[in-house]
Amino acid sequence: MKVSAKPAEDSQSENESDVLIPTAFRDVVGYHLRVAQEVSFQTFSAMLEKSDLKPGWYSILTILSEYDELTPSDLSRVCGRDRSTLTSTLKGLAIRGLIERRQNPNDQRSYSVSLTDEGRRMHTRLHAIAREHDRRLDAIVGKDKEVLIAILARIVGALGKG
Amino acid sequence: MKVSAKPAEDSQSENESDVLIPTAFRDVVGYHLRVAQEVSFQTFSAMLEKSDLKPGWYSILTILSEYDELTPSDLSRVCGRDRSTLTSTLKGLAIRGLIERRQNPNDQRSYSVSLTDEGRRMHTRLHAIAREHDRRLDAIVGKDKEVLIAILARIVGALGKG
DNA sequence: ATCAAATATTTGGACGTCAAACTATCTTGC
DNA sequence: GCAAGATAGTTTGACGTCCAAATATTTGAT
Repeated sequence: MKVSAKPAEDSQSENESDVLIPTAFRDVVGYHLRVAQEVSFQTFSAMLEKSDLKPGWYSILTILSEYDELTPSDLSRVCGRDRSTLTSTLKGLAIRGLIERRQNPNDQRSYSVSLTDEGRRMHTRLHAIAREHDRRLDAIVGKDKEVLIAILARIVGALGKG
Repeated sequence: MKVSAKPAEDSQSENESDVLIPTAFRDVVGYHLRVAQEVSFQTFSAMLEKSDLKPGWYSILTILSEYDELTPSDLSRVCGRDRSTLTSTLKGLAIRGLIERRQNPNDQRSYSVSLTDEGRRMHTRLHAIAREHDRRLDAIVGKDKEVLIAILARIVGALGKG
């Protein structure tokens, strides 16, 4: 403990003393955005802890359950990640039999991925947990939800295409 | 291109066609949180691109400029990262002469880090860029800034100590 | 018909994150 | 005193992310 510049720690310093925010960050949107995102993601991860599910699978499986059949490149566009990022995740999903790769007959460079039945089951399980997490966030955010999402979308829209 | 379930792409599909959100994520706070945070961070990174500065340095240098002298463990508490995360960053900062390590005379295991003059200069440069980014975010968020920060802080508070 | 340009995917390197294992050192209890 | 447990810091391994470079394949142009 004993952070030099910090005032003497009063009783039960363990309780929430860790939430001290550097004053330079107190009014910085980017900082709060990051911290909130991290805690949200880590909470979700923790909820998946005991299962054999990985947080990174969820978005892929969900998108696949909506689109039915996508190439890795399209998948990367939809989920907003670099193509190279997906390679290892797709490999893992394929190994576990959750997705199927199918060669594109018109283009030997390309293939498409789609959920297997097992993949659909897995997605259902993940989705249940994700919804639980959503409900938790919704409860915290409360009536401000629409405002929050609108602001976040505005940030993405304004910065997104850099 | 050609995302199967997507309507035919009209002219200049590059422009912003990528902003299609999977319907399953449309009302999910965690999703928007993540996307917004990512785009914010990447914008900041891009602003640092041409300099010899790393985004990861900024928070460390800033905290150090406030606290003057901290052990790695304290630093990890203040910035909310695992201790092991800091090891390599501190090494890099030390190599570049931006921080100084000083042995704790009372405990051979421990040392403290503090900014060198060069580190202070570097922090000033980084801070200027960070403030530019902040202003950009503030402009986007507008009058909702306080609400936004309040909501984000609420999320951190509620989920944080999980 | 061939060769250059565009496209699809993978690979490799850099960074950031955590958790768990490990070393060294300090503190405590007996 | 000394062994046991706590604490400081590092290392390692798994994951996730990006970008740039390499590979394969197709398309287009001459």
